[in-house]
Amino acid sequence: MALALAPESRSHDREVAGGLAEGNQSGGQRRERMFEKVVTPSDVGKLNRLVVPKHFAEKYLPLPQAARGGGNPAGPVGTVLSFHDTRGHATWRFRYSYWSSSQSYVMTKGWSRYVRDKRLAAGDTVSFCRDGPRLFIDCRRRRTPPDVRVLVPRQACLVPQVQHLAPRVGGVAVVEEARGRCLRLFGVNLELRAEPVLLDLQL
Amino acid sequence: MALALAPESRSHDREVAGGLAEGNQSGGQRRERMFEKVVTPSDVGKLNRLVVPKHFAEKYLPLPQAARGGGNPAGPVGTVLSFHDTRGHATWRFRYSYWSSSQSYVMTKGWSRYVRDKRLAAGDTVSFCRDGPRLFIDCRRRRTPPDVRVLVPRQACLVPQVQHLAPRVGGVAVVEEARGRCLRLFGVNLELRAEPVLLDLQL
DNA sequence: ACATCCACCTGGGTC
DNA sequence: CGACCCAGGTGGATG
Repeated sequence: MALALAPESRSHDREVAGGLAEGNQSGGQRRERMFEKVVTPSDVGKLNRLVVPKHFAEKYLPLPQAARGGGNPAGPVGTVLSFHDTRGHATWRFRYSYWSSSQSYVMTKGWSRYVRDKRLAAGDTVSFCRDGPRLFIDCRRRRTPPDVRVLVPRQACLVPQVQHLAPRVGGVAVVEEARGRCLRLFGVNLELRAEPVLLDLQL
Repeated sequence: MALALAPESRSHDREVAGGLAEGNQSGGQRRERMFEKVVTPSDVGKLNRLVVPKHFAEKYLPLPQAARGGGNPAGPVGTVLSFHDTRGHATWRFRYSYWSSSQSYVMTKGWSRYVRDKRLAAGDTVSFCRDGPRLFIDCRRRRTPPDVRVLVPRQACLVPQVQHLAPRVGGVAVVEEARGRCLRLFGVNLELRAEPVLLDLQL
């Protein structure tokens, strides 16, 4: 059963020359591509946020509201952005904020729902387009399996003491989290190369 | 090395029939028990707050001030409650608030000091009483070690494949979190029965 | 620098 | 299965 370590390399985002999309849209306007990002394990994991590369954020997205003082004592900071789904009719609303602690632009509230509904996994690509004032979002699956490959330590999965740590643990206690094609095992994020792996793991 | 499974069952809080405490107090009035809670790891951890089960909060505690408008534009919401220490002469003041986002009642400011001073650990019980208008707080250690006992699967800790899944894994990767008497191992929350266990685990 | 506090957020479990 | 709790989180403000 082959797994692969989640790659952590950079350059997962790229800008697309501002040309036309494949066809004109119902609005009759030209849909301009803005940017894409190959999502990281964190982007699709428990952090429930998408980090927008700073240069894209500052080039294409409105400056998120940050001021809390004055007339905005309550209420979360940030801006809500609405994106049309390129392939459907849904509208995705994400809170868009600047996190000064990490100096980064992030989509927060609403993002995890998109990840779940689209079954986004690390390595997939999310792309953002614009058609005049309208914003669009789309995503696609990764093309190739990850580079690094390891074997799941089968013994570890089967250590009998682990199995009766708790009844609900059973044979899957070591699998702490499984979402999409990602799997957390012994504190290490893994990506599945193929679906049948799930069966091997007795999930 | 004996560990014990952290119980995951509900009913960690319980109401005590509104009878007398063991003896009359200095005030001469009858001390009425209100409710107890077996504190969770979060209640004694870094979140610095105690979640008060909603049904108890609404039955026994005053409605925390939530209105922010008017003369209180920016300050924190909530009410300060003062509790007499059943065993001592101290008075514990906690900010008591309602968090609308999570629909929950919480003790915040001041709570972490109580946890530290009393050395509260997950599984201990904190109890709240009332004597007329006076509020009292007390706590006690968990009585028994948890029912289920297991040996830490030593093999599992040493499975060599696990060790070089990632360099930072080493011998302790399987211990994902350790705080106080709580430990997370293989996705299972464990509570330590004794301190020396930490050494055995090579933490 | 650091711990604490504050309001907001979400997933899992339960009813 | 929808609604609701609540345990476990977050970034940011504060002192």
